Amino acid sequence: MNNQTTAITEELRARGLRVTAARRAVLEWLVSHPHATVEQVYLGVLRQLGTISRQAVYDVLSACVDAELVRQIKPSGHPARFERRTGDNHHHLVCRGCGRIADTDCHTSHAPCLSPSHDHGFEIDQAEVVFWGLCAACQSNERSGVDTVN
Amino acid sequence: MNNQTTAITEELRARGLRVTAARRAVLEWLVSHPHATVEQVYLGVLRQLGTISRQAVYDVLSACVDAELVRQIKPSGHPARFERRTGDNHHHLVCRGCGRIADTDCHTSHAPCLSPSHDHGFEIDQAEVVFWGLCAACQSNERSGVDTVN
DNA sequence: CGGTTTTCTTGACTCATTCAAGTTAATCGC
DNA sequence: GCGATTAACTTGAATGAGTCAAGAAAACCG
Repeated sequence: MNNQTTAITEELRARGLRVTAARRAVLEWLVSHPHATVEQVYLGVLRQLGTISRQAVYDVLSACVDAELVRQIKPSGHPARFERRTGDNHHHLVCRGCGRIADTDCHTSHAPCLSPSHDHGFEIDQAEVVFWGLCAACQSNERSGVDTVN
Repeated sequence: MNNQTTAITEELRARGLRVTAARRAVLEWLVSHPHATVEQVYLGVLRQLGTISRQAVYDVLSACVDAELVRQIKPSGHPARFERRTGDNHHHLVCRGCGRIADTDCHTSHAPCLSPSHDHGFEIDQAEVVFWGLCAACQSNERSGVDTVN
């Protein structure tokens, strides 16, 4: 068991989650593949472990999101994407064409816009900033009329 | 034809869209029902017109979104919602429980956070801010263990 | 090691949304 | 106003991400 695997094991234990092969593989895989979809995680872990069900990936990711080990991003009209939670408060660029996601740092450390004046009785737990646009690949494909699959 | 209906007719013409009963009814209905789902629009317009298909509502809304007469909001895990485009740059509070949406104004007129430093080759056209939380109704229902349908 | 509880597997199901083919109705030129 | 053209609408089937449910497997605790 290498260092990273040990660290992941500890993280799981610290949140009271059982340590399973599926969980270790999913978390380890996410480190090298940020913003992955369920399908991508499934295929990646399948190749590594040899066997896992799609449902298990859903379960693992859902448990890890609840335990705040993983952050879930759900861009409109595209399947959800997942990334290891790093604690830094970065935002996301989402491509309207292929759903690809890129990280972007906040210009200002403290974002004044992120505390709404009127909360309408809402109990707010998260502010989310998403920048929409077209990634480089989709820009050129749009010109040539080709569709992109990410 | 009242003033509002006339205004809607002009707006449609101005964007090169044909003026149909369905489009007028959908747009008119949205004025009094912001953040409506497709289903809600469908039922509302059905009651008013007597006949319309769900698909027509999808088509009308999609055409109006393209023509920038309507703004579409797609909260994760909830059906899309629609509102007349007013030009003001307000943001949305979304309830995790029932998907209900409330408007909130930006604290600052100019949002420094909304121009990402590094664009990774993306051509950015929109910045979106969403506040996630629980609305008043879902807060009390969560305490009493009841589910809410909005 | 055995019991308990969580997690994983399999497969069916949901539901918003999209697709496709054919019909209807706005708009344009006459 | 009236037919031709083209955009919209109707109907019904299909898609696909995600969820649910029941039973099997495997972590963890003592």
